[in-house]
Amino acid sequence: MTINDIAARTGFAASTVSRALSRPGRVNRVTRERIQAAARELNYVPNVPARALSSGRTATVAVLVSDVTNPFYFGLIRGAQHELRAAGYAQMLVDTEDSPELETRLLSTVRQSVDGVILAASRLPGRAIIGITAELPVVTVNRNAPGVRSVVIDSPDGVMQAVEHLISLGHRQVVYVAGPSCSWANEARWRAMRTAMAKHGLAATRIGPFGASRRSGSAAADALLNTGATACIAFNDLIAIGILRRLGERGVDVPGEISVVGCDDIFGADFCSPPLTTLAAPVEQAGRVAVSMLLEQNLAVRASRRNVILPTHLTVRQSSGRAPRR
Amino acid sequence: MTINDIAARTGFAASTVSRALSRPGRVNRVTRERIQAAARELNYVPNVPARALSSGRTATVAVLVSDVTNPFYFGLIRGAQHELRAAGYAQMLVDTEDSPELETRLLSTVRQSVDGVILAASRLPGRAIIGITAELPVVTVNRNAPGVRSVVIDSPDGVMQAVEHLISLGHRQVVYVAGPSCSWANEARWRAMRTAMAKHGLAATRIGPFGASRRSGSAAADALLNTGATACIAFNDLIAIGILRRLGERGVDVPGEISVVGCDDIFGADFCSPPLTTLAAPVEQAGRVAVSMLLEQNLAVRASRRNVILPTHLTVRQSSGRAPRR
DNA sequence: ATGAAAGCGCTAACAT
DNA sequence: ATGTTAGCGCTTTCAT
Repeated sequence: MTINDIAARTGFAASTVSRALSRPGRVNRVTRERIQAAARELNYVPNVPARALSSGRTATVAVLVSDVTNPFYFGLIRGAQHELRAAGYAQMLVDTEDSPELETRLLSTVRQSVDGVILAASRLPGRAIIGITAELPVVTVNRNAPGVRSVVIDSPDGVMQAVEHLISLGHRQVVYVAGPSCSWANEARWRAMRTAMAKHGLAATRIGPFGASRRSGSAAADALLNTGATACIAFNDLIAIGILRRLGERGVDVPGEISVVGCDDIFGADFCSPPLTTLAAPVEQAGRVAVSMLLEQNLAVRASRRNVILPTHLTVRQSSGRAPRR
Repeated sequence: MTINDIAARTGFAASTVSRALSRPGRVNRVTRERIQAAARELNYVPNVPARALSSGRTATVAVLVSDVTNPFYFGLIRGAQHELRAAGYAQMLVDTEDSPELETRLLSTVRQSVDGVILAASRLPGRAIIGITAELPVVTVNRNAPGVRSVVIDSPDGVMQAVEHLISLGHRQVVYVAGPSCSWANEARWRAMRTAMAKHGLAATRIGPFGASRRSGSAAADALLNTGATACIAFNDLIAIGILRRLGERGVDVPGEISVVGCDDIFGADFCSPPLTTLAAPVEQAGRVAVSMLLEQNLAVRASRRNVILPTHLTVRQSSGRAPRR
C-alpha cells in the first residue's frame, strides 16, 4: 500500500497523489477527492520513515524526562501526548536516568529521528542545552537557559508562599531539603526560599543534596531532625513523602513537632498521612504548552511566548501546622 | 554527517562503510577499525528513518497503554524503556485513552514506524489483536488472545490468596468491585474470585463496572456500602484508594467495619491510610519480559516462552482485618 | 572482502 | 494543476 498503488489506481502521477494527501490545497478539488477516496478504500497509511527521509520532517517529538517512574512527569507526559496527538505527532519517550552523560548520548541519537525535543528537568549544563538548540527545536520545562524557549512552573513564587505560611504559623527555623544538585529548579527554589526568609530577617538553612526519590526522603528525615528545625520545605513531594514516612516510623509527630511542605502536588500527596501541604503545579498544562511552543516554533510563527511562566499556589493540607513551643 | 562522508574520508565504498557499522563481522578487521575510528571522529550518528526505509527496521517499539497517568504503567514503561535501550531501540509511547476505536486508529498509523508493539491492557476484542499480529510482532501484557504472545501477571492466583485471607478473617460476604468492562484482566479476576469463594461454599457478588480511576472508587464506595458486605476486592489500587478515601469521608472504619483489598501495589498503596492490602505485581519485570519476548520474536528464535505468567502475592497491610460481629 | 548499483516510499524542484 | 525526475541516507543484491 504505497502512494504508487494509489497513483496506478487513479491514473494520476505519484507526485499528485502525494500532494493531494499532504497538501490538499494544491490540487484540483475533484482530483483531491478521487485520490482521497482511493486512499481510504485501499486503507492507505503514509510511511512515516519514508516521508521523513525525503522531507526531513518525522512528525515525532522526543520527550526527555529524568526518571519515568517519578509521578511528577505523568501529567507532563499526558499533556504533551494530547497536544502532540492533536497535531498529528507521535511521542518518543526517553528516560535519561538523571544522568547528564546519558542525556547527551540519547539526545544525539534521537536528533535525526525527531522534529523537536522537550527537555523536562534537564540535567545538562546551560551551554549544552544552547548547543542542542542549534541542531533542533527545543523547549525546556522547569529549566531556563539563555535564548532557549521554556515553560517553567513558578515554584519560586510558591516557595515564597510556603515560607510566609510557615512563618505565620510561628516557625523560625525552616530548612530546605535540597534535590539533585544539577537540577535547575532545585537552585531556583533554594534561592527563593533564602530570599523569602531574609525578608523576615531569618536565615534559611539547607540540607542535601538528595536524590528525587522517596528513599532519599528517609535519609533526609534523619538529617532534618539533627538540625533541630521546626519545619522544612522539600525539593519535591517524593522527598517530602519519604520524610513523612520516616518521621512516622521514628514516632515524630507531624505537624505537632515538625511541619513538612512539599512541592508539585503529585499523585499521592493528598492521601499520604498526614496529607501533604504542597505547591500545586499545573503539570499537564505545562506539557501542553511546551508542545504548542515547540510546534509553532517549527512553523516559525509568533516570536512571542519565548518563556512562559505558569503559576503555582500553596495547597495547605495537614502536614503543616503551628510551630511547637520550645 | 552521512555514510558517504565516512566513505570519502576513508576511501572505502559507502556499502563497505555500511557493513562495517551495522554488521562488523562481515568486513576485514583493519577495515572495520579504520571505518569505526573515522565514524567516531566525525561524530557520525546513523539516520534512523533512512535505515528504516531501506531495511524495514525502525529500531523503535510502540508501547500502548490505556492511560499514561495510571501509576500502574509507571513501572511497566520503565521496564520496557530499560530493556529497549539495552537493545538499541527507542520507545514510542502511545496513550489509547481507554478507547478501542482510538487504539485501532493509532495502531494503524504507527504500524509502519515501529518494529513491534507492546499492548498493555488492550481494550481491543481478541480477534482484533490477532489481526494485528499478522502485520506486526505483538506482545500483550495482562491480556490473552489465542496465538498471541503475552506476559500476564497472575492476579487470578493473587485474587485467590486474597479471598483466602479475607475468609480466614471471618468475612462471608465479599464483593468484587469491577473495573472497565472491556478489560480482560477484569474478567479474569472476577472469575478467579467466584471460583475461590465457591470453594468455600460462598457466593461472590459484584458491583460495577467502574472506570479505573480514583474518582470511580468514590462512587464504588457508596455502592459497596449498599451491599452490606464486610469486605471487597477492587479491580485495582486506583479504585481501592478511591474507596478508602470515600469511606474515610463517610466515617466508615477500615478495616473495622469493612476490609478493602486492592490489586497491583501501585505507588501510593503503601502510604495511603490505612495502607492498602493488595496484590504485589512485578510490573517492571513484566515490561522487561514483554520487550525481550518481542525482540526475540523479531529474530525468530526460541519458539518457547509464548505465554509468560508472572507470579503475584498478597501483601497484607492495614486495610484488611477481622470481619465485624453482626 | 570490497565495490557498484539499485531501490526502499516519499517529497520537492523543475517542467509542462 | 499535473507530470517528470531526482534524490533523501541507507541497505542489499550482485559482481568482482
